[in-house]
Amino acid sequence: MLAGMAWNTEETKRKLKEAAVAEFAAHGLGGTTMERIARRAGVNKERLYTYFGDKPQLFATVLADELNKVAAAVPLDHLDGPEAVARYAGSVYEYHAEHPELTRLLLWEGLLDLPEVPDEASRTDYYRTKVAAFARAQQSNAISDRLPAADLAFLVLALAGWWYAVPQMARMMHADSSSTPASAKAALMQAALHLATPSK
Amino acid sequence: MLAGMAWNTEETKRKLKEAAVAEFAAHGLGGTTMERIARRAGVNKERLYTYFGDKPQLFATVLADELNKVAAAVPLDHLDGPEAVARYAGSVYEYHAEHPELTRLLLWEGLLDLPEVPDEASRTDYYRTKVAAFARAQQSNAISDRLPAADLAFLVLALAGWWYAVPQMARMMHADSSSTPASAKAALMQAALHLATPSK
DNA sequence: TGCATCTCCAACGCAACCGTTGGAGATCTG
DNA sequence: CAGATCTCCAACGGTTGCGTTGGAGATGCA
Repeated sequence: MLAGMAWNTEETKRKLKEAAVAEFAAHGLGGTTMERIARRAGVNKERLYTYFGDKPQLFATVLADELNKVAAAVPLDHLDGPEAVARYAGSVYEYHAEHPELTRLLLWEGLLDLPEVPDEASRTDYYRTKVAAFARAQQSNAISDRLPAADLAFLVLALAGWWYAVPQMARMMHADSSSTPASAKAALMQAALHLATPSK
Repeated sequence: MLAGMAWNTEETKRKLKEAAVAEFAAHGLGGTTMERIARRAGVNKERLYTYFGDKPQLFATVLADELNKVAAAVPLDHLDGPEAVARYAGSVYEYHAEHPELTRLLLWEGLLDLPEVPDEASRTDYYRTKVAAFARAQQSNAISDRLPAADLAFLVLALAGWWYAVPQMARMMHADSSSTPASAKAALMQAALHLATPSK
C-alpha cells in the first residue's frame, strides 16, 4: 500500500512544507502565493490543495510543525538558579538566530489576531511546562519570586525575541555603538540573570 | 488659493490617512487593499494615488506620521534613577495599550525587512536621544551601567512591547493564572526597575 | 459669461492569484 | 495485458486588486 511507491508522496509533502515555511516566514499569509510555494518546491500547485487544503490551513500546519521543532530543540527541564535562566535565555536567542523562520511565523500569526490559534491545546500545554519550571525554581528559592512565574518566563522570552521582532529598531538604536549578535546575546543574558536573581 | 475651498482637500487627506492607519495596522501591507481604505474613508480610491502615491508609499507616510505622534506623546528627558526607568517603561506600555496601531505598524514593518526604512534619518535620531538619556543617567551613577546604554534602553522597550508582538503567546502563558493588563504593567515596571538598579 | 483650474469619481484595462478540473502517465491486481 | 487506482500537472474560470483615465462638477479669473 504505502511501501515502494515510485512517485514519492511523502517526499513531495516534505518539500512543499519546507518551501511553505520559507515563503510564509518571508512574506506572511497575505504576501505569500501558493504558486510561488509550489514553484520553490518544484511541484505543481495543485498538490498543495489536495495535501494541505487552502492557504490558511497550510499556514496553520506549517506553524504547528515549526513549534514542535522548537519545543524539542530548546528543552527547559530544571532551573537550579539565576544562571540557568540566563543560559535558557541565551539558548532561545541562539535558536532564533539559527531559525529565524519560527520567530517570523509567530509574529505573523500574532498580527493576524485570530480568536483561536492552530494547535491551541498542545501549545498552551507547552507554555505551561515552561511556566511550571519557573514556578518550581521560585518555590525552592533558587530564583527570584518577586514576579509571578508566568510574567517572569514571558519577559525572559521578550528579551530574547525583541531583536527579531523589530530588527529595524535594533539597528537604529545601535547605530553609533559597536554592537554584534554576540554582544546582544551577552546583554540579554545579563538582563535575564538580574531578573532571576533573588533580592537579598 | 487655499482658503475657502468648498471641496475640502485637507480633510479628505486626513480621513484617508486615518483609514489607512486602521487598515494597515489590522492587515499589514500585503493584506490591505486600497479599495477598502478608500471605502472606509468614504472617498474615491483615486484620491489615494494622487495624494500619496502607490501602496508602499502610503504605508511609509502613515508609519512616519504615527512615529511622530509617539515621539511627542511619550517624552523621555531626564532619568534620575531606576524608578524613572520603570515609569518610562510603564508609559510606553500604556501608550501601546491605547494606540495599538503604532506597535502593529512597527511589527509589520519589521517583518518586511527592508534594507532601509522610511524616514530612517529622523527615526535614528529619535532613538539616539533615548539612548543618550540612558547613557547620561549611567554616567551620573543614577542607574545601572552593567549593560551598554543602547542595550538597556532596547531591552526596556522589549519588556513593554512583547505583549503586543505575540498576544497569542501572552494569552497561552497566562492561561491558568489570573492576569490582567494592570498586572502585566506592574510586572514589566518591576522588571525594568531591576534592570536599571545599580548593583551594590 | 467664457475660459482655465482644481477636486473628485465611476468605470476601465490589466495583471495576479486562488482553487479546480480533466486527463496523462505510472503502479498495482488478476 | 486489461482494468482499476494512484500521483502528478498543464491549463482554465472566476475573482480580486492595482493603478489609470476621461470627464463631471465646483471655483477662480478676465
